[in-house]
Amino acid sequence: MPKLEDLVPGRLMRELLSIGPLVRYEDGEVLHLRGDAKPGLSIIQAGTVVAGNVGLDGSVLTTSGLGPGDCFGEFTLFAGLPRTHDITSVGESAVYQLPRARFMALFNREPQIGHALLTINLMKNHELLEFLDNLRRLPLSVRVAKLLLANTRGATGEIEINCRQDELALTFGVTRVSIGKVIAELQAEGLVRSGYRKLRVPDVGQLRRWVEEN
Amino acid sequence: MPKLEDLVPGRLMRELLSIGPLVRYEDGEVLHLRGDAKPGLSIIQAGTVVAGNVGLDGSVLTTSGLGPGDCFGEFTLFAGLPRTHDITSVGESAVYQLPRARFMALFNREPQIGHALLTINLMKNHELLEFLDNLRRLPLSVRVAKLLLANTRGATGEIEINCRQDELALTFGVTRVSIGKVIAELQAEGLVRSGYRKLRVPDVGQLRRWVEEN
DNA sequence: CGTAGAATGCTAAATACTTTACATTCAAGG
DNA sequence: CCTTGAATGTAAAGTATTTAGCATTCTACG
Repeated sequence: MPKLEDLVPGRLMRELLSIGPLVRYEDGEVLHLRGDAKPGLSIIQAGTVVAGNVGLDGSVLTTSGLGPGDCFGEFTLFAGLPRTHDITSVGESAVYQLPRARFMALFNREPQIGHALLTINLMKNHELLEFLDNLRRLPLSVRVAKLLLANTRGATGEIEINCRQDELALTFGVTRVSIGKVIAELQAEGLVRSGYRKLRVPDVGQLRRWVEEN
Repeated sequence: MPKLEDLVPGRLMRELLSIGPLVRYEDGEVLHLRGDAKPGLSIIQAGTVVAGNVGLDGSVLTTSGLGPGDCFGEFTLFAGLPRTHDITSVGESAVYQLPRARFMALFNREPQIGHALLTINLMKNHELLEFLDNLRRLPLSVRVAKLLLANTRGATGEIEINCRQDELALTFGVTRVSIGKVIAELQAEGLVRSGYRKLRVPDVGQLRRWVEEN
Protein backbone atom coordinates (compact mmCIF):
# COMPACT_ATOMS: atom_id res chain seq x y z
CA MET A 1 0.00 0.00 0.00
CA PRO A 2 1.41 3.38 -0.98
CA LYS A 3 1.77 6.02 1.70
CA LEU A 4 1.30 9.75 1.42
CA GLU A 5 5.03 10.38 1.69
CA ASP A 6 5.69 8.09 -1.27
CA LEU A 7 3.31 10.04 -3.47
CA VAL A 8 4.00 13.71 -2.81
CA PRO A 9 7.40 15.32 -3.39
CA GLY A 10 9.54 16.00 -0.32
CA ARG A 11 9.13 19.74 -0.50
CA LEU A 12 5.35 19.51 -0.42
CA MET A 13 5.40 16.83 2.26
CA ARG A 14 7.44 19.11 4.51
CA GLU A 15 5.00 21.93 3.91
CA LEU A 16 2.12 19.64 4.80
CA LEU A 17 3.74 18.52 8.03
CA SER A 18 4.49 22.12 8.97
CA ILE A 19 0.83 23.09 9.20
CA GLY A 20 -0.11 20.87 12.13
CA PRO A 21 1.41 20.16 15.52
CA LEU A 22 3.18 16.86 16.15
CA VAL A 23 1.28 15.26 19.01
CA ARG A 24 2.66 12.40 21.09
CA TYR A 25 0.54 9.59 22.46
CA GLU A 26 1.18 6.86 25.01
CA ASP A 27 0.34 3.20 24.71
CA GLY A 28 -3.41 2.72 24.65
CA GLU A 29 -4.20 6.41 24.42
CA VAL A 30 -7.17 7.34 22.26
CA LEU A 31 -6.53 9.77 19.38
CA HIS A 32 -10.10 10.00 18.16
CA LEU A 33 -13.39 8.53 19.26
CA ARG A 34 -16.01 7.12 16.94
CA GLY A 35 -18.62 9.81 16.44
CA ASP A 36 -16.20 12.64 17.07
CA ALA A 37 -17.07 15.45 14.66
CA LYS A 38 -13.88 17.52 14.68
CA PRO A 39 -12.40 17.26 11.20
CA GLY A 40 -8.73 17.08 10.27
CA LEU A 41 -6.09 14.98 8.59
CA SER A 42 -3.66 12.96 10.68
CA ILE A 43 -0.25 11.79 9.45
CA ILE A 44 1.75 9.32 11.48
CA GLN A 45 5.34 10.26 12.16
CA ALA A 46 6.35 7.36 14.38
CA GLY A 47 4.77 4.37 16.08
CA THR A 48 1.60 2.48 15.29
CA VAL A 49 -2.08 3.21 15.72
CA VAL A 50 -5.07 0.96 15.11
CA ALA A 51 -8.47 1.85 13.80
CA GLY A 52 -11.53 -0.12 14.48
CA ASN A 53 -13.49 -2.56 16.44
CA VAL A 54 -15.65 -1.30 19.24
CA GLY A 55 -17.13 -4.71 19.92
CA LEU A 56 -20.26 -5.37 21.99
CA ASP A 57 -22.73 -3.41 19.93
CA GLY A 58 -20.81 -4.50 16.87
CA SER A 59 -19.56 -1.81 14.51
CA VAL A 60 -16.65 -2.38 12.23
CA LEU A 61 -14.17 -5.07 13.14
CA THR A 62 -11.53 -4.04 10.71
CA THR A 63 -8.70 -3.42 13.13
CA SER A 64 -6.28 -2.20 10.52
CA GLY A 65 -2.89 -1.11 11.78
CA LEU A 66 -1.35 2.11 10.53
CA GLY A 67 2.34 2.98 10.61
CA PRO A 68 4.72 5.87 9.86
CA GLY A 69 3.80 7.76 6.70
CA ASP A 70 0.21 6.55 6.75
CA CYS A 71 -2.55 9.09 7.05
CA PHE A 72 -6.15 8.94 8.20
CA GLY A 73 -9.10 11.22 8.78
CA GLU A 74 -9.82 11.99 5.12
CA PHE A 75 -13.35 10.85 5.75
CA THR A 76 -14.03 13.73 8.13
CA LEU A 77 -12.74 16.22 5.57
CA PHE A 78 -14.28 15.07 2.34
CA ALA A 79 -17.40 13.22 3.38
CA GLY A 80 -18.22 15.73 6.12
CA LEU A 81 -19.16 12.95 8.49
CA PRO A 82 -17.98 12.15 12.01
CA ARG A 83 -15.26 9.60 12.74
CA THR A 84 -16.30 6.07 11.92
CA HIS A 85 -13.71 4.36 14.13
CA ASP A 86 -12.00 4.68 17.40
CA ILE A 87 -8.31 5.33 16.84
CA THR A 88 -5.93 4.10 19.51
CA SER A 89 -2.17 4.24 19.91
CA VAL A 90 -0.35 0.90 20.14
CA GLY A 91 2.80 1.64 22.07
CA GLU A 92 4.06 5.20 21.91
CA SER A 93 3.37 7.16 18.76
CA ALA A 94 3.73 10.61 17.29
CA VAL A 95 1.14 11.99 14.88
CA TYR A 96 0.86 15.26 12.96
CA GLN A 97 -2.65 16.62 13.42
CA LEU A 98 -3.46 18.97 10.55
CA PRO A 99 -6.46 21.19 11.21
CA ARG A 100 -9.08 21.38 8.51
CA ALA A 101 -8.82 24.95 7.32
CA ARG A 102 -5.09 25.09 6.76
CA PHE A 103 -5.03 21.65 5.18
CA MET A 104 -7.83 22.48 2.76
CA ALA A 105 -6.06 25.68 1.73
CA LEU A 106 -2.99 23.69 0.79
CA PHE A 107 -5.14 21.02 -0.85
CA ASN A 108 -6.73 23.65 -3.07
CA ARG A 109 -3.38 25.08 -4.08
CA GLU A 110 -1.52 21.81 -4.73
CA PRO A 111 -3.31 19.25 -6.91
CA GLN A 112 -0.67 16.65 -6.09
CA ILE A 113 -2.22 16.22 -2.66
CA GLY A 114 -5.61 15.34 -4.07
CA HIS A 115 -3.91 13.08 -6.58
CA ALA A 116 -2.06 11.25 -3.82
CA LEU A 117 -5.11 10.87 -1.60
CA LEU A 118 -7.11 9.52 -4.53
CA THR A 119 -4.39 7.00 -5.32
CA ILE A 120 -4.31 5.80 -1.74
CA ASN A 121 -8.04 5.49 -1.40
CA LEU A 122 -8.59 3.86 -4.76
CA MET A 123 -6.00 1.26 -3.83
CA LYS A 124 -7.74 0.68 -0.50
CA ASN A 125 -11.00 0.31 -2.30
CA HIS A 126 -9.50 -2.19 -4.65
CA GLU A 127 -8.06 -4.23 -1.80
CA LEU A 128 -11.41 -4.26 -0.06
CA LEU A 129 -13.07 -5.57 -3.20
CA GLU A 130 -10.45 -8.28 -3.53
CA PHE A 131 -10.92 -9.20 0.09
CA LEU A 132 -14.65 -9.49 -0.43
CA ASP A 133 -14.08 -11.53 -3.52
CA ASN A 134 -11.74 -13.92 -1.72
CA LEU A 135 -14.24 -14.19 1.07
CA ARG A 136 -16.80 -15.51 -1.32
CA ARG A 137 -14.72 -17.78 -3.43
CA LEU A 138 -11.90 -19.19 -1.31
CA PRO A 139 -12.01 -21.54 1.65
CA LEU A 140 -10.75 -20.16 4.93
CA SER A 141 -7.53 -22.16 4.75
CA VAL A 142 -6.47 -20.44 1.53
CA ARG A 143 -7.42 -17.01 2.81
CA VAL A 144 -5.33 -17.51 5.91
CA ALA A 145 -2.41 -18.77 3.84
CA LYS A 146 -2.71 -15.68 1.64
CA LEU A 147 -2.52 -13.44 4.66
CA LEU A 148 0.60 -15.20 5.85
CA LEU A 149 2.18 -14.74 2.43
CA ALA A 150 1.27 -11.06 2.48
CA ASN A 151 3.34 -10.80 5.65
CA THR A 152 6.43 -12.34 4.13
CA ARG A 153 7.11 -9.31 1.95
CA GLY A 154 9.22 -11.07 -0.63
CA ALA A 155 11.24 -13.08 1.85
CA THR A 156 12.06 -16.66 0.95
CA GLY A 157 12.91 -19.80 2.91
CA GLU A 158 11.84 -19.95 6.52
CA ILE A 159 10.04 -17.11 8.23
CA GLU A 160 8.31 -16.53 11.51
CA ILE A 161 5.22 -14.40 12.01
CA ASN A 162 4.20 -13.01 15.37
CA CYS A 163 0.46 -13.28 15.73
CA ARG A 164 -2.10 -14.91 17.91
CA GLN A 165 -4.84 -17.16 16.62
CA ASP A 166 -7.53 -14.94 18.04
CA GLU A 167 -6.08 -11.99 16.13
CA LEU A 168 -6.36 -14.00 12.93
CA ALA A 169 -9.88 -14.98 13.92
CA LEU A 170 -10.78 -11.32 14.31
CA THR A 171 -9.36 -10.19 10.99
CA PHE A 172 -11.22 -12.94 9.16
CA GLY A 173 -14.40 -12.55 11.15
CA VAL A 174 -14.46 -16.19 12.22
CA THR A 175 -14.01 -17.93 15.57
CA ARG A 176 -10.76 -19.04 17.09
CA VAL A 177 -11.91 -22.64 16.75
CA SER A 178 -12.11 -22.32 12.97
CA ILE A 179 -8.68 -20.72 12.80
CA GLY A 180 -7.32 -23.50 14.97
CA LYS A 181 -8.70 -26.12 12.62
CA VAL A 182 -7.29 -24.39 9.58
CA ILE A 183 -3.87 -24.10 11.14
CA ALA A 184 -4.00 -27.76 12.08
CA GLU A 185 -4.76 -28.57 8.44
CA LEU A 186 -1.93 -26.46 7.13
CA GLN A 187 0.35 -27.99 9.70
CA ALA A 188 -0.64 -31.51 8.65
CA GLU A 189 0.51 -30.59 5.16
CA GLY A 190 3.79 -29.31 6.51
CA LEU A 191 3.08 -25.77 5.34
CA VAL A 192 3.22 -24.02 8.72
CA ARG A 193 4.12 -24.83 12.28
CA SER A 194 2.16 -23.22 15.06
CA GLY A 195 3.73 -21.90 18.23
CA TYR A 196 2.83 -19.76 21.19
CA ARG A 197 2.01 -16.30 19.83
CA LYS A 198 3.64 -17.09 16.53
CA LEU A 199 3.46 -19.06 13.32
CA ARG A 200 6.46 -20.42 11.49
CA VAL A 201 6.44 -20.96 7.73
CA PRO A 202 9.22 -23.44 6.98
CA ASP A 203 9.22 -22.79 3.24
CA VAL A 204 7.58 -19.68 1.82
CA GLY A 205 7.89 -20.97 -1.75
CA GLN A 206 6.04 -24.14 -0.89
CA LEU A 207 3.22 -22.20 0.76
CA ARG A 208 3.02 -19.93 -2.26
CA ARG A 209 2.70 -22.91 -4.60
CA TRP A 210 0.02 -24.41 -2.40
CA VAL A 211 -1.98 -21.16 -2.53
CA GLU A 212 -1.64 -21.02 -6.31
CA GLU A 213 -3.15 -24.46 -6.81
CA ASN A 214 -6.00 -23.79 -4.44
CA MET B 1 -24.50 7.77 -3.00
CA PRO B 2 -23.47 11.18 -4.29
CA LYS B 3 -22.74 11.60 -7.96
CA LEU B 4 -20.17 13.75 -9.65
CA GLU B 5 -22.80 16.16 -10.93
CA ASP B 6 -24.06 16.74 -7.38
CA LEU B 7 -20.62 17.74 -6.17
CA VAL B 8 -19.18 20.04 -8.80
CA PRO B 9 -20.80 23.29 -9.85
CA GLY B 10 -22.68 23.30 -13.13
CA ARG B 11 -20.18 25.47 -14.92
CA LEU B 12 -17.33 23.10 -14.14
CA MET B 13 -19.44 20.06 -14.92
CA ARG B 14 -20.16 21.43 -18.38
CA GLU B 15 -16.48 22.05 -18.93
CA LEU B 16 -15.72 18.51 -17.88
CA LEU B 17 -18.27 17.02 -20.24
CA SER B 18 -16.97 19.16 -23.09
CA ILE B 19 -13.57 17.52 -23.12
CA GLY B 20 -14.66 14.05 -24.14
CA PRO B 21 -16.94 12.66 -26.82
CA LEU B 22 -20.38 11.33 -25.91
CA VAL B 23 -20.34 7.71 -27.03
CA ARG B 24 -23.50 5.65 -27.48
CA TYR B 25 -23.71 1.94 -26.69
CA GLU B 26 -26.29 -0.72 -27.44
CA ASP B 27 -27.68 -3.28 -25.06
CA GLY B 28 -24.97 -5.72 -24.05
CA GLU B 29 -22.17 -3.79 -25.70
CA VAL B 30 -18.86 -3.79 -23.85
CA LEU B 31 -17.41 -0.39 -22.93
CA HIS B 32 -14.20 -1.64 -21.35
CA LEU B 33 -12.64 -5.04 -20.84
CA ARG B 34 -10.93 -6.17 -17.67
CA GLY B 35 -7.20 -5.80 -18.20
CA ASP B 36 -7.61 -2.97 -20.70
CA ALA B 37 -4.83 -0.46 -20.06
CA LYS B 38 -6.16 2.64 -21.81
CA PRO B 39 -6.82 5.22 -19.07
CA GLY B 40 -9.66 7.72 -18.93
CA LEU B 41 -12.65 8.86 -16.93
CA SER B 42 -16.14 7.90 -18.02
CA ILE B 43 -19.27 9.81 -17.04
CA ILE B 44 -22.69 8.37 -17.75
CA GLN B 45 -25.13 10.68 -19.50
CA ALA B 46 -28.03 8.28 -19.95
CA GLY B 47 -28.84 4.64 -19.44
CA THR B 48 -27.28 2.04 -17.18
CA VAL B 49 -24.01 0.15 -17.24
CA VAL B 50 -22.83 -2.64 -14.96
CA ALA B 51 -19.35 -3.36 -13.72
CA GLY B 52 -18.20 -6.73 -12.63
CA ASN B 53 -18.34 -10.41 -12.57
CA VAL B 54 -16.41 -12.36 -15.14
CA GLY B 55 -17.35 -15.68 -13.60
CA LEU B 56 -15.66 -18.98 -14.38
CA ASP B 57 -12.14 -18.16 -13.22
CA GLY B 58 -13.73 -16.06 -10.50
CA SER B 59 -12.76 -12.39 -10.20
CA VAL B 60 -15.03 -9.87 -8.62
CA LEU B 61 -18.73 -10.58 -8.42
CA THR B 62 -19.74 -7.12 -7.43
CA THR B 63 -22.05 -6.38 -10.30
CA SER B 64 -22.77 -2.84 -9.29
CA GLY B 65 -25.08 -0.89 -11.51
CA LEU B 66 -24.22 2.67 -12.52
CA GLY B 67 -26.65 5.29 -13.75
CA PRO B 68 -26.74 8.83 -15.14
CA GLY B 69 -24.29 11.17 -13.39
CA ASP B 70 -22.16 8.32 -12.09
CA CYS B 71 -18.55 8.10 -13.17
CA PHE B 72 -16.01 5.32 -13.36
CA GLY B 73 -12.47 4.69 -14.50
CA GLU B 74 -10.74 6.72 -11.75
CA PHE B 75 -8.74 3.63 -10.99
CA THR B 76 -6.98 3.74 -14.35
CA LEU B 77 -6.08 7.38 -13.85
CA PHE B 78 -4.89 7.53 -10.27
CA ALA B 79 -3.69 4.02 -9.54
CA GLY B 80 -2.12 3.62 -12.97
CA LEU B 81 -3.44 0.10 -13.26
CA PRO B 82 -5.51 -1.60 -15.94
CA ARG B 83 -9.29 -1.98 -15.70
CA THR B 84 -10.36 -4.32 -12.95
CA HIS B 85 -13.82 -5.06 -14.32
CA ASP B 86 -15.62 -5.61 -17.52
CA ILE B 87 -18.06 -2.78 -18.11
CA THR B 88 -21.18 -3.58 -20.10
CA SER B 89 -24.15 -1.54 -21.21
CA VAL B 90 -27.58 -2.64 -19.96
CA GLY B 91 -30.04 -1.40 -22.51
CA GLU B 92 -28.94 1.59 -24.55
CA SER B 93 -26.64 4.08 -22.89
CA ALA B 94 -24.64 7.21 -23.59
CA VAL B 95 -21.33 7.84 -21.87
CA TYR B 96 -18.85 10.71 -21.99
CA GLN B 97 -15.37 9.27 -22.44
CA LEU B 98 -12.80 11.78 -21.18
CA PRO B 99 -9.27 11.05 -22.33
CA ARG B 100 -6.56 11.09 -19.71
CA ALA B 101 -4.44 14.07 -20.71
CA ARG B 102 -7.23 16.61 -21.03
CA PHE B 103 -8.95 15.40 -17.90
CA MET B 104 -5.79 15.57 -15.82
CA ALA B 105 -5.14 19.11 -17.04
CA LEU B 106 -8.54 20.18 -15.77
CA PHE B 107 -8.08 18.17 -12.58
CA ASN B 108 -4.86 20.04 -11.85
CA ARG B 109 -6.50 23.41 -12.44
CA GLU B 110 -9.72 22.82 -10.51
CA PRO B 111 -9.36 21.39 -6.99
CA GLN B 112 -13.11 20.90 -6.79
CA ILE B 113 -12.81 17.91 -9.08
CA GLY B 114 -10.36 16.15 -6.79
CA HIS B 115 -12.54 17.09 -3.86
CA ALA B 116 -15.60 15.56 -5.49
CA LEU B 117 -13.82 12.36 -6.53
CA LEU B 118 -12.47 11.95 -3.02
CA THR B 119 -15.92 12.41 -1.55
CA ILE B 120 -17.38 9.79 -3.85
CA ASN B 121 -14.67 7.25 -3.26
CA LEU B 122 -14.53 7.72 0.48
CA MET B 123 -18.26 7.12 0.62
CA LYS B 124 -17.86 4.00 -1.50
CA ASN B 125 -15.15 2.84 0.81
CA HIS B 126 -17.34 3.42 3.79
CA GLU B 127 -20.21 1.49 2.27
CA LEU B 128 -17.92 -1.40 1.47
CA LEU B 129 -16.75 -1.53 5.06
CA GLU B 130 -20.31 -1.51 6.29
CA PHE B 131 -21.21 -4.25 3.87
CA LEU B 132 -18.30 -6.34 5.13
CA ASP B 133 -19.31 -5.65 8.68
CA ASN B 134 -22.90 -6.71 8.05
CA LEU B 135 -21.62 -9.81 6.31
CA ARG B 136 -19.87 -10.87 9.47
CA ARG B 137 -22.42 -9.95 12.04
CA LEU B 138 -25.85 -10.32 10.54
CA PRO B 139 -27.74 -13.38 9.33
CA LEU B 140 -28.62 -13.45 5.67
CA SER B 141 -32.27 -12.69 6.35
CA VAL B 142 -31.44 -9.35 7.94
CA ARG B 143 -28.97 -8.42 5.22
CA VAL B 144 -31.56 -9.11 2.57
CA ALA B 145 -34.16 -7.09 4.46
CA LYS B 146 -31.68 -4.21 4.71
CA LEU B 147 -31.15 -4.27 0.98
CA LEU B 148 -34.89 -4.12 0.41
CA LEU B 149 -35.14 -1.14 2.75
CA ALA B 150 -32.30 0.56 0.90
CA ASN B 151 -34.44 0.34 -2.21
CA THR B 152 -37.45 2.00 -0.64
CA ARG B 153 -35.75 5.39 -0.53
CA GLY B 154 -37.87 6.87 2.18
CA ALA B 155 -41.15 5.55 0.85
CA THR B 156 -43.68 4.28 3.35
CA GLY B 157 -46.58 1.88 3.25
CA GLU B 158 -46.60 -0.71 0.50
CA ILE B 159 -43.90 -0.91 -2.13
CA GLU B 160 -42.92 -3.26 -4.89
CA ILE B 161 -39.36 -4.02 -5.93
CA ASN B 162 -38.48 -5.49 -9.28
CA CYS B 163 -35.77 -8.08 -8.84
CA ARG B 164 -35.16 -11.73 -9.35
CA GLN B 165 -34.03 -14.07 -6.63
CA ASP B 166 -30.91 -15.03 -8.53
CA GLU B 167 -29.94 -11.36 -8.74
CA LEU B 168 -30.20 -11.12 -4.98
CA ALA B 169 -28.19 -14.33 -4.68
CA LEU B 170 -25.44 -12.81 -6.80
CA THR B 171 -25.20 -9.57 -4.86
CA PHE B 172 -24.94 -11.44 -1.57
CA GLY B 173 -22.65 -14.13 -2.91
CA VAL B 174 -24.94 -16.96 -1.88
CA THR B 175 -27.03 -19.44 -3.83
CA ARG B 176 -30.54 -18.95 -5.05
CA VAL B 177 -31.65 -21.70 -2.71
CA SER B 178 -30.52 -19.72 0.32
CA ILE B 179 -32.25 -16.61 -0.93
CA GLY B 180 -35.38 -18.63 -1.50
CA LYS B 181 -35.33 -19.88 2.07
CA VAL B 182 -34.79 -16.40 3.45
CA ILE B 183 -37.65 -15.00 1.44
CA ALA B 184 -39.86 -17.83 2.61
CA GLU B 185 -38.96 -16.94 6.20
CA LEU B 186 -39.69 -13.26 5.71
CA GLN B 187 -42.92 -14.18 3.99
CA ALA B 188 -43.93 -16.40 6.89
CA GLU B 189 -43.57 -13.38 9.13
CA GLY B 190 -45.70 -11.32 6.79
CA LEU B 191 -42.86 -8.93 6.01
CA VAL B 192 -42.68 -9.51 2.26
CA ARG B 193 -44.60 -11.29 -0.43
CA SER B 194 -42.72 -12.88 -3.26
CA GLY B 195 -43.85 -12.75 -6.85
CA TYR B 196 -42.57 -13.46 -10.31
CA ARG B 197 -39.60 -11.13 -10.89
CA LYS B 198 -40.65 -8.96 -8.00
CA LEU B 199 -40.96 -8.63 -4.26
CA ARG B 200 -43.71 -6.75 -2.49
CA VAL B 201 -43.21 -5.17 0.91
CA PRO B 202 -46.69 -4.67 2.39
CA ASP B 203 -45.48 -2.37 5.16
CA VAL B 204 -42.11 -0.69 4.98
CA GLY B 205 -42.32 0.53 8.55
CA GLN B 206 -42.91 -2.97 9.84
CA LEU B 207 -39.91 -4.31 7.92
CA ARG B 208 -37.80 -1.46 9.26
CA ARG B 209 -38.78 -2.30 12.81
CA TRP B 210 -38.00 -5.95 12.24
CA VAL B 211 -34.54 -5.06 10.96
CA GLU B 212 -33.91 -2.83 13.96
CA GLU B 213 -34.62 -5.57 16.46
CA ASN B 214 -32.49 -8.09 14.62
C1' DC C 1 11.18 -22.24 40.61
C1' DG C 2 6.29 -22.10 40.74
C1' DT C 3 2.27 -20.41 39.45
C1' DA C 4 -1.36 -17.72 37.32
C1' DG C 5 -3.05 -15.82 33.30
C1' DA C 6 -2.77 -16.17 28.50
C1' DA C 7 -2.89 -18.84 24.56
C1' DT C 8 -3.62 -23.06 22.13
C1' DG C 9 -5.83 -27.83 21.44
C1' DC C 10 -9.80 -30.51 21.14
C1' DT C 11 -14.64 -32.35 21.16
C1' DA C 12 -19.55 -32.60 20.26
C1' DA C 13 -23.86 -30.79 19.02
C1' DA C 14 -26.17 -27.23 16.44
C1' DT C 15 -26.72 -24.09 12.60
C1' DA C 16 -26.15 -21.98 8.02
C1' DC C 17 -25.24 -22.59 3.60
C1' DT C 18 -24.18 -25.41 -0.61
C1' DT C 19 -24.96 -28.78 -4.05
C1' DT C 20 -27.87 -31.36 -6.77
C1' DA C 21 -32.04 -32.50 -8.41
C1' DC C 22 -36.60 -32.10 -9.63
C1' DA C 23 -41.36 -30.06 -9.44
C1' DT C 24 -44.19 -26.17 -10.00
C1' DT C 25 -45.67 -21.61 -11.48
C1' DC C 26 -45.52 -17.74 -14.41
C1' DA C 27 -45.92 -14.84 -18.69
C1' DA C 28 -44.69 -13.72 -23.36
C1' DG C 29 -44.93 -15.05 -28.27
C1' DG C 30 -46.65 -17.71 -31.69
C1' DC D 1 -54.99 -20.22 -25.80
C1' DC D 2 -51.14 -23.00 -25.57
C1' DT D 3 -46.50 -23.83 -25.44
C1' DT D 4 -41.99 -22.95 -23.86
C1' DG D 5 -38.30 -20.90 -21.44
C1' DA D 6 -37.67 -18.41 -17.37
C1' DA D 7 -38.28 -18.08 -12.62
C1' DT D 8 -39.59 -19.83 -8.22
C1' DG D 9 -40.49 -23.73 -4.67
C1' DT D 10 -38.79 -27.63 -2.25
C1' DA D 11 -36.10 -31.49 -0.48
C1' DA D 12 -32.13 -34.27 1.00
C1' DA D 13 -27.42 -34.96 1.79
C1' DG D 14 -22.96 -32.84 2.54
C1' DT D 15 -19.72 -29.30 4.28
C1' DA D 16 -18.12 -25.34 6.91
C1' DT D 17 -18.57 -22.78 10.79
C1' DT D 18 -20.32 -21.69 15.38
C1' DT D 19 -21.21 -22.37 20.23
C1' DA D 20 -19.92 -23.99 24.51
C1' DG D 21 -17.33 -26.48 26.91
C1' DC D 22 -12.98 -28.12 29.11
C1' DA D 23 -8.03 -29.71 28.82
C1' DT D 24 -3.44 -28.62 27.89
C1' DT D 25 0.69 -25.87 27.11
C1' DC D 26 3.32 -21.87 27.40
C1' DT D 27 5.73 -17.87 29.60
C1' DA D 28 6.20 -13.83 32.37
C1' DC D 29 6.56 -12.47 36.86
C1' DG D 30 6.64 -12.78 41.62
